[in-house]
Amino acid sequence: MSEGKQGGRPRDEQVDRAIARAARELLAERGYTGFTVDAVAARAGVGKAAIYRRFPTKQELIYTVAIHGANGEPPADRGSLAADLTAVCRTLAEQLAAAPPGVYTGLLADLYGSSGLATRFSEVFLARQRAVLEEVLGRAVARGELAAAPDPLVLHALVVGPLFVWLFVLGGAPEEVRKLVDTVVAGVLAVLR
Amino acid sequence: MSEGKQGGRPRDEQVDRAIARAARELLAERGYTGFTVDAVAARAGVGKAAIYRRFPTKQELIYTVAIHGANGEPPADRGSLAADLTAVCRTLAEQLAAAPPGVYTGLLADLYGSSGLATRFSEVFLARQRAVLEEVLGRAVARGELAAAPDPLVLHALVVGPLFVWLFVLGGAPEEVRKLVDTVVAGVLAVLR
Amino acid sequence: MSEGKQGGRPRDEQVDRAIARAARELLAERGYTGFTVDAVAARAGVGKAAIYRRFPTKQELIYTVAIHGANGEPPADRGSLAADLTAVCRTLAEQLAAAPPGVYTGLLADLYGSSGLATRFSEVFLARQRAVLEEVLGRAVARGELAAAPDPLVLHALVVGPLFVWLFVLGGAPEEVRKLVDTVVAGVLAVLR
Amino acid sequence: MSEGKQGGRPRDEQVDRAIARAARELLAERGYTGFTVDAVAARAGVGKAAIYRRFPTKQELIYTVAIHGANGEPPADRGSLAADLTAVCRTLAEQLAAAPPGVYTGLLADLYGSSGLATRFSEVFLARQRAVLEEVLGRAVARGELAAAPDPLVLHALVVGPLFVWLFVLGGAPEEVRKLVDTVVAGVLAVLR
DNA sequence: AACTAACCGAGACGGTACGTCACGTCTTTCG
DNA sequence: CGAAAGACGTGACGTACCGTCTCGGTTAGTT
Repeated sequence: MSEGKQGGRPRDEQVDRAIARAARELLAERGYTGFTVDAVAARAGVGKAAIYRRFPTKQELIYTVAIHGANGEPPADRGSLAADLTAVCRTLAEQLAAAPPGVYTGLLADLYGSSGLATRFSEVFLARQRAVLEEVLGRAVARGELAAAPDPLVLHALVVGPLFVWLFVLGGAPEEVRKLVDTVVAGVLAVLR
Repeated sequence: MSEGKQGGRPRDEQVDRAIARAARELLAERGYTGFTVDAVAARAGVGKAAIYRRFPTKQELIYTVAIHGANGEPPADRGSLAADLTAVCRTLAEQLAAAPPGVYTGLLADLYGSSGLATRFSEVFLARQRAVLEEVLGRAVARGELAAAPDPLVLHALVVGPLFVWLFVLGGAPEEVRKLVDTVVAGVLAVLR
Repeated sequence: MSEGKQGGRPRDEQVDRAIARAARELLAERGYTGFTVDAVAARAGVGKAAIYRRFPTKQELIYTVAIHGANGEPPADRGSLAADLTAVCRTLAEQLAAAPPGVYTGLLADLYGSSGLATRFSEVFLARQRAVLEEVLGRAVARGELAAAPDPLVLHALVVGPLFVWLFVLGGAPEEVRKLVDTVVAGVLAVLR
Repeated sequence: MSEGKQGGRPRDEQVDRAIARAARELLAERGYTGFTVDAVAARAGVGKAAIYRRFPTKQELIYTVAIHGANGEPPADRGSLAADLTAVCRTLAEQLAAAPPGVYTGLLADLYGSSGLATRFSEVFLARQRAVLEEVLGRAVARGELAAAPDPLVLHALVVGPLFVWLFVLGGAPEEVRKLVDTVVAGVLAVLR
């Protein structure tokens, strides 16, 4: 519909892939701080312009390649709110832990002031997480486990907050995240009652 | 003792204040990302060397002027774990909300790789928070409210995580933090039982 | 003959004209330095490829559209060397002054290293000027005004040099070129004697 | 007088020299077109900022280091206008020929549009040449060789024009510039009479 | 009263990344 | 095959900020 005329040479998907691949590698090797657009261009065998044609900013590039999945598929119904919530939390924790070090914190820091990426982050990444939580909550209401679904924003904070700070602020061991997840779920369930 | 010979002109405390003041203003005006040492020097009417004589890096400067208090005094005993915990959480939330926007997230991002500030942050700022938590937990054990104090790291994550993401990630309204605090405390108490 | 198979769609002459027109306009508006091929394509409503199909480089395009005439027709015999030389010089001066500002100097600068255009410039543009000079010199010899024709290269320098620097280096007023021409001719005649 | 406060670390003259030296070398090695500020910085062992602190633009740098002398000292009085003029022309020709290839033409091309450098070029480089010519003319008037000094701008064009185009446009042999100088001087003298 | 050491504002230093721009080529779709 | 559109690799541009260093000059405490 409102796509406008097409025309012109289409973007080369091989270039897309080369950029994404190089960016991911460099993010893993050098971390958020040491990440350079020039280095991405060099490793991808690509001009810088090809990168900036796709991503208005270095941060958008990182966001796109590193927070790739943000899958948002709600988990299969496991029959109880406790089980569903545990599954969601584990997926979330894995997603957070999967990114190269410093990516989430770096991105979060660069979000202030760059309204463009900030809204995309909120409206895509976070909104999708919240949607999953609402789905799980809806199932519980349908089952009769809950009288009414609570404020999803509060629930969101209760769920991702501990995971986030455990991994990125407090330096908690990634192996023990599962234990933390159990505790988080227990607390949340108690509050929802 | 191991102060070395003194000699020479002492530091001008007016310079200390001018730097702190200028830094705080600029942090508030431009946020963490737009904050530059040159701008601080210019606004404070001070040479850059005077700043770097006091702070080894830009991050240390920001940490010092913006996370000032980090006081760490445990609250007065309010007679119950619930009341103590609520008081601690409220103080914590106020402290987080008091800093100019982007300071905590920016600092957190710059912590990766700069071992110096990272350890100071962990060993002073976070350790102090944890000590406060352990104190109120100890009181609860003494009172007989709890059989044994739980893992303080987990508790720390459960308490500070939701507040952090509410304020800095999810964009929750600062006015509603008190409501969130109540929920957090309720959840934590349920888990500790 | 050596044209090769023709075949296929013939070049659209309307495109030729659109390119030439856009190029001339942009040269006049932005000068040699600010002149870009993309801008020509955009203004002409033409693809860049259509331009590069016609001109191997930006310089060739400029050369072709801006130094168009370079006609090289020797002037009608005016009966004396002085009159012939004056006519030649005036034509030359008009030609130099006709190009948008910066074209001659810009082209001259880009000639270093680009052997292709450099030889074409020498062998077409300059050689043609020199041929005209040799023609009027030949007439003078035939008339008995001169014993022998002098070195044409030296004469070329004596004639075109002052005009060039007057217009493009010294910033002399274009209206006063005629006065300069008279002086140049007088000097040249004196030397040839 | 109106020098303003000094303050601050003074420019390091060694850096001045390193930049000038590197720039001259690179100009000689790669010519005007291949000349890069980054390369100058790299070879001089200097940051780019140090260069841009001294020269607002690449062209100013080239102008300063390559048209260095522009000495402007009028030659010793040789007793006659012919001898003085010959000396001036030879000096001029040597100066033009001394610069690395493409410098004069490149600079000339870049002068259009950059009013800053353009006026400096006119008011320093060209004005100085013209002053020398006026000095020589003044001597001739004082000697009684000339009734009145002619328009210096015209004389300037007559003198420098042929040399310029001989060297940079027509591709005349530099060895034969002396012969050209003699012819130029003869023509000019004839005109001045 | 002189000396000395550390301070002060100012600002230059080497380094490094940024995002933009133009070149001339290549690759689409359409006529 | 020509044409419009526009992406491609290359490579320079000039700007910004970092943390350090160097000026000339000031301000204590120590001789």
